[in-house]
Amino acid sequence: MKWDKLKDESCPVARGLSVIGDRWTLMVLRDCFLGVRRFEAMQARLGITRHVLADRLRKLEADGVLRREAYQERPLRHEYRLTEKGKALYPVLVALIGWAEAHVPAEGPTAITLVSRETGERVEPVLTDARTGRAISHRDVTALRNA
Amino acid sequence: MKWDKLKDESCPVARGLSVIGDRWTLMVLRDCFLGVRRFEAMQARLGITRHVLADRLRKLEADGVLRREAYQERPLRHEYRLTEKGKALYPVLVALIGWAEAHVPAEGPTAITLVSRETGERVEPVLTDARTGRAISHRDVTALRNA
DNA sequence: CCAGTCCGTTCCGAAAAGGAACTATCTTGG
DNA sequence: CCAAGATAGTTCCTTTTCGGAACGGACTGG
Repeated sequence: MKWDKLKDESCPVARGLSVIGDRWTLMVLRDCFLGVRRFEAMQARLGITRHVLADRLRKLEADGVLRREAYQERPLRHEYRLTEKGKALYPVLVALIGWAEAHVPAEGPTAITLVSRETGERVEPVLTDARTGRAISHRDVTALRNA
Repeated sequence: MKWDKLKDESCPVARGLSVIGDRWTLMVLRDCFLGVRRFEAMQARLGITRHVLADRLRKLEADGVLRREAYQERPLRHEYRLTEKGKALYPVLVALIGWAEAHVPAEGPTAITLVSRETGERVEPVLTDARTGRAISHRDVTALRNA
């Protein structure tokens, strides 16, 4: 099976990955969440090939994760901003950060800390069940395949 | 920059993606969480090339996400199981499922529902702050770059 | 006019993915 | 004994994608 057929799968993991499962895509989105909006800036920060960056931005726009918006005319130039759909990816990124901090050690100190905008306090992300308020772990939650 | 240099970055997103940001890797892990442990089974379910599957399993084992365990001798055969580090990825997968369910519509009905093992009730995943118990969103949490 | 900025595109060699066949090691059934 | 089946890969070859660097177009400021 080819990678780009994933979007037609019924499994939500497959559908999700068809959008963000590409190499570099989540790195691009990380920069978007950090407020980077311009092509040049992303390219410089990520070290990604211009070619690939242009391709990823195009795909993310086509998928409705980013939107391209003119920030000047003459010459016409666009910047990239997260749509609501894109912003909704925040928990995925945060979960990934949480995992990496705990299980993929860095050489030096880690580069990012999550803090509350309001209080400035450090935030500790945990995935919980909205109904019971309890943490979700592999042990007490299971996935049912719908018939 | 090359993709495999990501693991040396100080950003946790980059480090995380150096492990699971590869094409197919999260699909393989999805199957692991669903209890699939054998090469043949994964290959059949995923439709992935045998070549690529072998490669991903090798890398995941090398990264300590999966562990290879003999389930019979004569002939010696192994199966793949999640390590603790691997199981810790559950929130990432769940966050992805949540996003895809909400924003990447399937054609037919969705194939997976998360339920509590205890009560059988449907689980609604939300990322919260362990300290305050409040939901984490892009709007009220921000990432600080550590100097 | 020239340098600088910004957002791409083009070109080419290298790496990775897709597809199918092949190997190896047993077990089971006839 | 032989053929067929199960399991876990490997090998070979073609197609796709990536990495690196140069090039192009549309301006601005000096």
